[in-house]
Amino acid sequence: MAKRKPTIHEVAHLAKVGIGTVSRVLNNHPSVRSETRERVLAAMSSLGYSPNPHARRVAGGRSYTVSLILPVISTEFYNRLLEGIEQVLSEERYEIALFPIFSPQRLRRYLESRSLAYQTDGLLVASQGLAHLLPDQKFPTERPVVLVDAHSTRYDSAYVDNYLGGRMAAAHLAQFPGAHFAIQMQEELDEVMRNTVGQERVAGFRDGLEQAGRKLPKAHVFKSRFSAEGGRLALQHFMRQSKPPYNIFAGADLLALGVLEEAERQGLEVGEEVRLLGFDGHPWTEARGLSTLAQPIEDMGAEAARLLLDRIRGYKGSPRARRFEPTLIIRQSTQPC
Amino acid sequence: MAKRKPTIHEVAHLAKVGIGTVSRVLNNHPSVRSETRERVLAAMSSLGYSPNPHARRVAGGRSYTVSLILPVISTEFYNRLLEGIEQVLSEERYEIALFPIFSPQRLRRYLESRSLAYQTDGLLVASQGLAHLLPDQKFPTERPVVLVDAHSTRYDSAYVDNYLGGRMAAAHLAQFPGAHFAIQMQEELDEVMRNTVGQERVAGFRDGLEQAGRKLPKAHVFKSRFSAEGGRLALQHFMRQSKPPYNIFAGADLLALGVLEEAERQGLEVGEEVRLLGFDGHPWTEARGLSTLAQPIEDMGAEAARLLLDRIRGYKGSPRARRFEPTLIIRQSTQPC
DNA sequence: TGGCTTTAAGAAAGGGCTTCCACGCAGAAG
DNA sequence: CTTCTGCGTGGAAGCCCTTTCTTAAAGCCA
Repeated sequence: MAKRKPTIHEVAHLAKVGIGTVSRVLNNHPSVRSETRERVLAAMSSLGYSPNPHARRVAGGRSYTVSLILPVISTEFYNRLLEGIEQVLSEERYEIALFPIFSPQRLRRYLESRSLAYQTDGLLVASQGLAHLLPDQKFPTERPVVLVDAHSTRYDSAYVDNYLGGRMAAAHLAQFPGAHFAIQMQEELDEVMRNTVGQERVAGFRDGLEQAGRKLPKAHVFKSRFSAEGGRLALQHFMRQSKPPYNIFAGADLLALGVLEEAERQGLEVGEEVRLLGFDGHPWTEARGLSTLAQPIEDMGAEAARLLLDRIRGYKGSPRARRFEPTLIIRQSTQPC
Repeated sequence: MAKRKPTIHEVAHLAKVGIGTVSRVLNNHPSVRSETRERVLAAMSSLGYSPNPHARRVAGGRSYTVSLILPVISTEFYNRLLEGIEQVLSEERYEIALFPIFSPQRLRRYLESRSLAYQTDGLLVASQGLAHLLPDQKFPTERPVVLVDAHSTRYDSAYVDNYLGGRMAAAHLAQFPGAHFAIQMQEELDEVMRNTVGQERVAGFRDGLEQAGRKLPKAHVFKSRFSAEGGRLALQHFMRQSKPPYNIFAGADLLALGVLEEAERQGLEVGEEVRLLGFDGHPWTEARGLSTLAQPIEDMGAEAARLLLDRIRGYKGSPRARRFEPTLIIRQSTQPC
């Protein structure tokens, strides 16, 4: 049998205070003497007490939970994003309820009904153009909504400037001799969602190259789903078209990984015959010597969480947009030592 | 301002009954006259009432929610699994809280703490060998646990016989002339999780072929991550080794899709030069004319949900295992018309 | 028709928390 | 020394339900 969890009354009794005081400690209410607070905290930890979230929700009207709607692709990206979001929210004792988008139908169900997604205090939406699927481009809720890794004029948002990233890639790769190539990621779900991240990065890359007097012919752009194997096929494709050296902007670290694998198979020297630039700045790129455009993913997530908390606490101003810029990290894949 | 949601009192008032009766209607309690029940239901829908789940949890001690822990790979599979689970649970007015495993660290956090995952009435775990990560191979909860798409002696489980699937693949493909090949899926996370699905399917295939007097040399097995592009690389690999016809067991529909794509690129005729068998039976395989071993994914999910509900309602018997078998679906990719 | 059981439904008592009101007591002001 | 402020605190009321207790009404049998 599960031993019953201790309640606020037992804590109050042990600490020799009233339940009101225990509640005030739980909610960081200022008017508790620090001596009393200590005693209450001690009682809590000695009993192994943790408040019943359901009861808090019923009593307080707040749920201390926010919903996060996110696609299930590109998992490392979302893992890091979640990390950033969670850090801010857990400091404030908020929980996260996840709503992964497995399919457009499932998404609709999340959004149409009075589903759990709306039983929370606010909504974080990590998906480009998701609002396009909704009537009036508005989420059917009165609760605050914040977009992360996406941009909109209606809601607060935190996003990375992908076009700029593409231009930065161009500025770096334009200096090298040889032709330029790009891999553009494109998932089927992306079309439904009007996700243009891949396009934006490549567009920035193309414009940047042109400004530097270089070219990116259409045939030098390989479209691929989001997988390492896609990167391998891309390099094969490029090798059929022209000779080394290749200057490749991979559009995502995972795609770049595939290029690295295939270059090794083909006996091409990375950094010389294949110059390769990823996008994301995932931790493992360091060990692989992969140059990359690092996205401040955690920062972006944290900022989105802060924007949402603001709103939950009553902030009413007009939508705020927080733009983040990637950082170029140069390693052996574009600069052999 | 959000208009306050109607409560049980308002429903009771409108239907001219007591709140107890409204509650009984909500909980399908038998002792309500059907005439009264109708009146209450009418009042509910005219007010747009829906019960506050948090209040139900506090009052009833139950949460009417189950946690589902699942990996974030192979999304179509999990989408269908979720479909099956949800169908059973929603009939019983249970909600699902999702806990996608983005990384082993995150998983640990789910499992160690008194996280939300354990604030629910039960745990559905859709992942092979996940228990291996836990001390004593036991989930740290007193609540019931059911494994789905996995097997264990400690907990109830519902799973598909992957080895048998491999043998069925062999029985079908062994009849054709030419060499045999297999694609074995293998994700990095799988190792941590000791996920052996890919291995089991290929092992069954190998044993089945041998029984039919055919062979599957080691070199004819291509290991790939789980992506369509992996299937394309696999076919390239096989083409380097031998001439048509190829009899390929793809291990998963998504891998088979890549084989189809590459066969088309290479001008190989599917059904003649490339005979191809997938695994999963996803709906889109029909349009592609792909032969496949259909898994009863939804059924398996539904059964797992039922096992869990049983336990939640107090069933105490020893662990029950529900084994499901795949079904062979023959289409043009192995039998051109 | 009387005395019994059965059934339906209202009332009330929780469930664990937040919040508000009121009270005691300290120090400041008169 | 009294009155006033204000902080710190205890406890009651309330959040929206479920569940138990109880009573009223209806059905049954002799």
